[in-house]
Amino acid sequence: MARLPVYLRSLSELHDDKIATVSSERLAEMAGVNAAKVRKDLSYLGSYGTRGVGYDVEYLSFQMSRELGLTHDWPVVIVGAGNLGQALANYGGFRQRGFPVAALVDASREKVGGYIHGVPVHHMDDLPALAADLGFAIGIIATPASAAQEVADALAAAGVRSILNFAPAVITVPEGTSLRKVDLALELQVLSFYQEHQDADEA
Amino acid sequence: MARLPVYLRSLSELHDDKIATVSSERLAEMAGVNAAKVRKDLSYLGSYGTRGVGYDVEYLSFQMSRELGLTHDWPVVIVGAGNLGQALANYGGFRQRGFPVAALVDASREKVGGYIHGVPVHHMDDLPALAADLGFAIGIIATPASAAQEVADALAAAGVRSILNFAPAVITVPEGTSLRKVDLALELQVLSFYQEHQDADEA
DNA sequence: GGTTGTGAACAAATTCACAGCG
DNA sequence: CGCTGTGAATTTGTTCACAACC
Repeated sequence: MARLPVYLRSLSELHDDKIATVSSERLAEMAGVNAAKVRKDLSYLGSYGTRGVGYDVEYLSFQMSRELGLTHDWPVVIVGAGNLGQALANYGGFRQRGFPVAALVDASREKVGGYIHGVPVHHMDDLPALAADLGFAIGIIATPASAAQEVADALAAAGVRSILNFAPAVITVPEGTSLRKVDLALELQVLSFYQEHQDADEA
Repeated sequence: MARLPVYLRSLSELHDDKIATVSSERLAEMAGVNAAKVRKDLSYLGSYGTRGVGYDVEYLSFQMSRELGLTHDWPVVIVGAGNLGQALANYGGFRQRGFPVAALVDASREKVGGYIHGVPVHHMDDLPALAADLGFAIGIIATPASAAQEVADALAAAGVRSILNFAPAVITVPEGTSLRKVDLALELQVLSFYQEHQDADEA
């Protein structure tokens, strides 16, 4: 159900515009999908719509936030205080959407001790203590590919059950741990594939 | 075929390890997928394997790079010189994998003129001229959500046919333009959903 | 014997289309 | 009459299993 957050974002826009109810058709348009898909997806949450009318924006938002577990903040830890890690620590979108960056962690002693964009930098070895202390449930891997698996193991060992991996490497996690990945360069490679095929079609 | 880049990365690792041939089984393990899927995917490129032996790492890499359009660099332009845009400009992974950042572009005159991490910062209005000059085919949107559609339109107007959108907004592009999106906070929201459901299962 | 390439079986996701309800 | 909720139909994607080949 990776589309729920997109619906939620659309609902939030509607709410800002003081719109009280919305049809599946309108919501589909905003989310860039098919109306039937919206109804199927929402029906999975329960029967929150009213036939002939649509969905109550506020009520649906609430139910959806509850289902997504967004009724409270989820502090996150970022492992890797390099370029990407620092950038992510400074990215306002995380805090704004309920994922404050509680700590940065790095394997290099040189980077440890200070603050980056207001976020304290700790050593990898302190991960278990930090997890207990700050109670983060989500870890973000922003290290080079070579360190990714090791970091994933350390996060899992520290009790972190959700991992978002930015390193360009395939990693495995224990049963019961959720894993998602974002490979920035991979996205560009997919685009270059389409470019190449556009060009071929034109020739 | 969003899996091809993953295979390519695995092939590159094998090449570094001086391994000349690889079976679909081994490649599947490295890429974290099923062996039959690897064979299906690769057969789409052509019959490059040898029965009883496997695939020639170097030859397959070459064919795959060609198919993906990675035989030459694709310069990219990043629109939005805020936190995220600057971070992406500084992210080594792009250049390293053949996507040099040719320019940063912003709507604010204050940011225009200098260099950020060695990348020149230009004004939005210069986009068409820059496109003609630097020949970028890929644009990265790293603006706030409110500006995303406008930027997409400007990129399309400047002849950019591939867009990677980091703004948390649904945007539309003209027919013939490729669009991919990365929503960082959305990934965390999906993870929080799984967290919530893990917890529920344990209770 | 080992491994590919692929048709056939299966599973998942999407879309259609309409009954049922407000 | 309009719009939801959902079974049925369709499409898409995955996996199996094995003949063909080295």
